[in-house]
Amino acid sequence: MRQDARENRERILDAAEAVFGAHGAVGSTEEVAARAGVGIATVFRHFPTKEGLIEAALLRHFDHLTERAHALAADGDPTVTWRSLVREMIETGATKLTLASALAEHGEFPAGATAASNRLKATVDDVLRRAQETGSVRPSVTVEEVYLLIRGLSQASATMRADPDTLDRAIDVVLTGLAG
Amino acid sequence: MRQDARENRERILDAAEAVFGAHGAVGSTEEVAARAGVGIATVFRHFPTKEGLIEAALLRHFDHLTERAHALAADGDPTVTWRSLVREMIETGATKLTLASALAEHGEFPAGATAASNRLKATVDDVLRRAQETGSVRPSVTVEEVYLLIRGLSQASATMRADPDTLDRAIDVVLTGLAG
Amino acid sequence: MRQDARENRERILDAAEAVFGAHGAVGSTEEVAARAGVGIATVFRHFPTKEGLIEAALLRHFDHLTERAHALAADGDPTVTWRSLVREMIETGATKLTLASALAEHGEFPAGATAASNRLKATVDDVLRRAQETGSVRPSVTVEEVYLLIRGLSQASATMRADPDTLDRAIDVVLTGLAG
Amino acid sequence: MRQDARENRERILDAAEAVFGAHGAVGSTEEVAARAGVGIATVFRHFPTKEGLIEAALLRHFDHLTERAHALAADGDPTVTWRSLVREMIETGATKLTLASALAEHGEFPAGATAASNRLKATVDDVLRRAQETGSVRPSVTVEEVYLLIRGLSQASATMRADPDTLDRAIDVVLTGLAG
DNA sequence: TATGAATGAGTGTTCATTCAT
DNA sequence: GATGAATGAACACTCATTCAT
Repeated sequence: MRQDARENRERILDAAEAVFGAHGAVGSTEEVAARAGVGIATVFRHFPTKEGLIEAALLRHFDHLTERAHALAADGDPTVTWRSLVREMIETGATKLTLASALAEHGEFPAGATAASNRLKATVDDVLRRAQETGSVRPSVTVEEVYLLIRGLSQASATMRADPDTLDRAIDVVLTGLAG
Repeated sequence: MRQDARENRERILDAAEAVFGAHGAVGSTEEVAARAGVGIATVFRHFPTKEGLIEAALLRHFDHLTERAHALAADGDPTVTWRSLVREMIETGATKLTLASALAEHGEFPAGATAASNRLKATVDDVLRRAQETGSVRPSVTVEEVYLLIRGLSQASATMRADPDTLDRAIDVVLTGLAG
Repeated sequence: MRQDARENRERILDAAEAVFGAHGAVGSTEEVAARAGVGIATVFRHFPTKEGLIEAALLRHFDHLTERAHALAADGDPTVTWRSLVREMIETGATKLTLASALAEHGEFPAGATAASNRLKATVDDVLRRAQETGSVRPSVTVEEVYLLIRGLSQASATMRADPDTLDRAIDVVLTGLAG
Repeated sequence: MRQDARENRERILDAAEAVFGAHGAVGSTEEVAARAGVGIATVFRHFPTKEGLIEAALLRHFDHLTERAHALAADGDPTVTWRSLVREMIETGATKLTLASALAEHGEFPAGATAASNRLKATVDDVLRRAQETGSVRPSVTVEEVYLLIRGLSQASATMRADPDTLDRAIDVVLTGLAG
């Protein structure tokens, strides 16, 4: 039954990402349970707290992004890597970044998620530096404003349900602005 | 008594902007009532629904912004006007844009707010066009991505509590990107 | 509507005394609401916490007992007063003393109830002393063991559903033992 | 394997006595399982119901007391036996009597425990009678009020955390009162 | 007309009990 | 035979909304 439990855990995390990503922390744990196809008590056995559940979903998402960043970085041309990473963070991060703010509001940011978040930021910083060395990003740019821009577009495109073309054009504006 | 009622209405809207702007739709109607210094039933007499209350606050905010845009436009140099308007929308819109997403989640965007939003968008479009005529903004840019960028930075800077310097640099990136 | 609220408050306290007195702290707040004939939210408007509700019920009960003790004391013969008070505390305190232990388990005893409890103990001490001066109670007796005995009989007669005769005989044993 | 099962059974009963004796019926079955060092399903295999578990623990406790009473009775002087038995029942029964009330609340007292309880009561009655024949207890006293007094002091001293001196004085009051 | 009180539906969380390994 | 996982019913508590004054 270890196997089943693990599968359930993943299904619950998937559901949590969907539910909380869409409605923010307002989403109900029962909806998560329903979407995962398990009873509500099962959710609480795996994650004794709603906050813990959100945190776990976040952490997993950050780790996925970090892996993805490494994979992209191994790929060659720093400029291409940079553009792909920014694009990908904006596109896939859309719903999930809501989670981070949901947690942040709830007091202090929990340790586990903070660590994962830092790992991600370090990786992004790395890719950014290499792009700066190639000259495809202005030297004065720091990760901080990149994060602000990424997060902003990510969240805004989610809540405004921007059509893909508009989002593409906005991303281009950002990349152009960063370049020069 | 009309006078009193009107004053109450304004006080309630102020309170709603503060409460919902800060905590999103999670803020409670009773907190609004308390902050406005009226009983809760008074709030519901003026705005029979929480959603209606948020909508009204939003609408008023959009109208304020529209007025402000006109004032700026009357001011002379289109480039300066443009930069001022973008900056101002990002800075003052921060907290209040939460309201819009609060509404958006609740189903369709209500008619009243949509109208006010469109009036604002038309004005922004106007200022944008004049900036494009002066050459300080790329001709291919449309209001849509400008909106996405404004809203994104606005919301992100609020939820990430970005320090002013970072926000400034991010705004510069956007303006540079829009310029070409 | 002040009037109605006050009536509800009393009805809720009556219900709480009955419910928690019978089942201990395990009794549910919803049962209290049902027995009081109000919605559950009304109970929580009056007493924002289950613990607060229990505390309030206790406090009221202690105050009633204190008043009653004063009334008895005003009545003349110290021996009669003493016997009546002990009997009455055992008989009426039966269910409610469960409340005190319910609260005590839940951490620290809340201030309000403690104060009321002390007022009561002081009054009992007073009546006891006068009985000792008349010689109807051994001089070496202190309030402490009297309390232990009262509480014990009170609680035991409730949980064992002792028949009145048995309780009477037990009370007589205690009074005889105290006398000498 | 019978041997293992029996050992488990005893360990579970020990745990149940500790858990329910301390916190009343509020103690959770999982806590019992944890303290016994077995899985929760094992507890339910042995005792299909929480009520059944409490009952079994109670029954074993009563049987222990009965044995003890017989041992004391064999000891000689009826007066000494009497005082020792009362004292012992009050002192050791303290926490475990909570179990009885836990059961009593749940409806009717179950047959098994009732039988064991009656066996005990018969033994106590026996010791009492011999003490009455020696004249150290008033003839009019019955087991019923003795039980009420024992149980009362037992429970009260547990919940009030009476210090030993106070309890001793209270026991003396009872014994004096019984003597007449 | 403005108010505070009342309400019921919903939320997070726990626990006795059952199922699959 | 023993285990850990799953479950649903229950509970304390909140909040948008309605009612009586």
